[in-house]
Amino acid sequence: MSNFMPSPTTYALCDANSFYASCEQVFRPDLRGKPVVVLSNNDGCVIAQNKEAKQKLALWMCRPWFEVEREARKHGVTAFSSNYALYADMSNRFIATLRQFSPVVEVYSIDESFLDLTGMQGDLFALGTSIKNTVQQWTGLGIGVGIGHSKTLAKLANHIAKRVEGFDGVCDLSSMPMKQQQQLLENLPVSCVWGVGSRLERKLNKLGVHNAWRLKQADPKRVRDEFGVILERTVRELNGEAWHSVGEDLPDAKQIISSRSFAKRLTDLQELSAAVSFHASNAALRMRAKGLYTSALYVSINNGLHDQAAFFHAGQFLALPSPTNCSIQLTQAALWVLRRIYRPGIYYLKAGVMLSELVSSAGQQQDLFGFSAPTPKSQRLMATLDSINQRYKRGTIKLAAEALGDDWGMRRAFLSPSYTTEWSGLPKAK
DNA sequence: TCTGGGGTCCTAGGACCC
DNA sequence: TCTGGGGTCCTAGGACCC
Repeated sequence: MSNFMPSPTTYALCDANSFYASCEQVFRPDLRGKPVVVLSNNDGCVIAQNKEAKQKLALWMCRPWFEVEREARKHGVTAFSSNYALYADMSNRFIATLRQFSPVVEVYSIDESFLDLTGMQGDLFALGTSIKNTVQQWTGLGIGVGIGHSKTLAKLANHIAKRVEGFDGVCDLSSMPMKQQQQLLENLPVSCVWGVGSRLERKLNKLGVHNAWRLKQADPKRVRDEFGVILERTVRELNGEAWHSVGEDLPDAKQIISSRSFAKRLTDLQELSAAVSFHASNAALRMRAKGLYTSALYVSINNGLHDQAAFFHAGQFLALPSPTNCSIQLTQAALWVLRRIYRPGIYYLKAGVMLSELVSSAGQQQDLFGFSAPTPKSQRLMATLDSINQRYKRGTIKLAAEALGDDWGMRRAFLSPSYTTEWSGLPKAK
């Protein structure tokens, strides 16, 4: 509890409306005003819906696509497989636009960023409106802007901006009279507050706390005793104390996971090896992008939770003798673990690799078993591999182990072209 | 018969977020 | 047939140490 910042702060939260669906629509003007959904990896579940789709299919978020597809087609819904290359690129444009408005932008997720507006003079509501309009003009994305004295309040303001009648995508709680705030917050279920999920909502309801205003009025010390320090901080943040600051230099990641379900079941060790190799390389690539090294790796394989056969899960940690960022070493280590946990006769659905105990520099010691810290030579090799894959396309160069089976890849039946990241995907002029 | 008390590390599980 | 993937933080309890 040492990081409470006593000086008055003002933060804005900007997030894109139905981000994935909007990205798809930006390049398909013919779909404007029509229902669009985006599916998870493997075309498994609905993970994004635009406004029009929400009206027709209100409760379809996270439902398996195979269950709702017929109904969706009947309503003229267009479905897309996830196209993360496109979303990442649109996200970068969005963030670049936000940087015009504040020197401090904290990227919170692919479609959400906090801006530090502390000390800015003038009408913040007007500033919020300007941010919203500029993003619309420069990227084609619709966004909501919420402003408040803490991150929790900025989040809540954002919720109001997007969902409460009378707000057109911008809400500034920092300058709103308390009377009006009370009216607004009394009409928001307590689960609208950042940090209050379904479990906490149920517990709070039992104690008579049903709306956001009531939670704001709660005694922080009692909340701490009953619920712990996290909710106590939330209550304080609702009252304008900034316990979480907005900053660019986030602490390093603590773990990196790459895992995914297969398009079809695998039983064969060789095919599983291809998948595990991919995840080891993929996780290592993302780790190098953050400038980190790992000294522990975890490999897991499992069949499905919904299977007739009993749920099978196997996973094992391997402590590495010294921190590394080398794809080759990590892939070898991952395959070594895989061979130990693999059991024949199981219809595997998913595999994953987790890198944990991340550190910011390579180890020095050489160990006895031939596993050495990265050499300058291996560092150059990794840098070359990354730059080629970045320049051309991910997966242009990969380790041989990945190529031994290619049956495990994702189903992506409704993939849009990569409009912004590949020449072949550029929209054609009419 | 008496059965301390403080500290650390690790793990599992719970809750939340996008 | 088909049910996402990737993270964080906190707490409690056990093992172990002095």
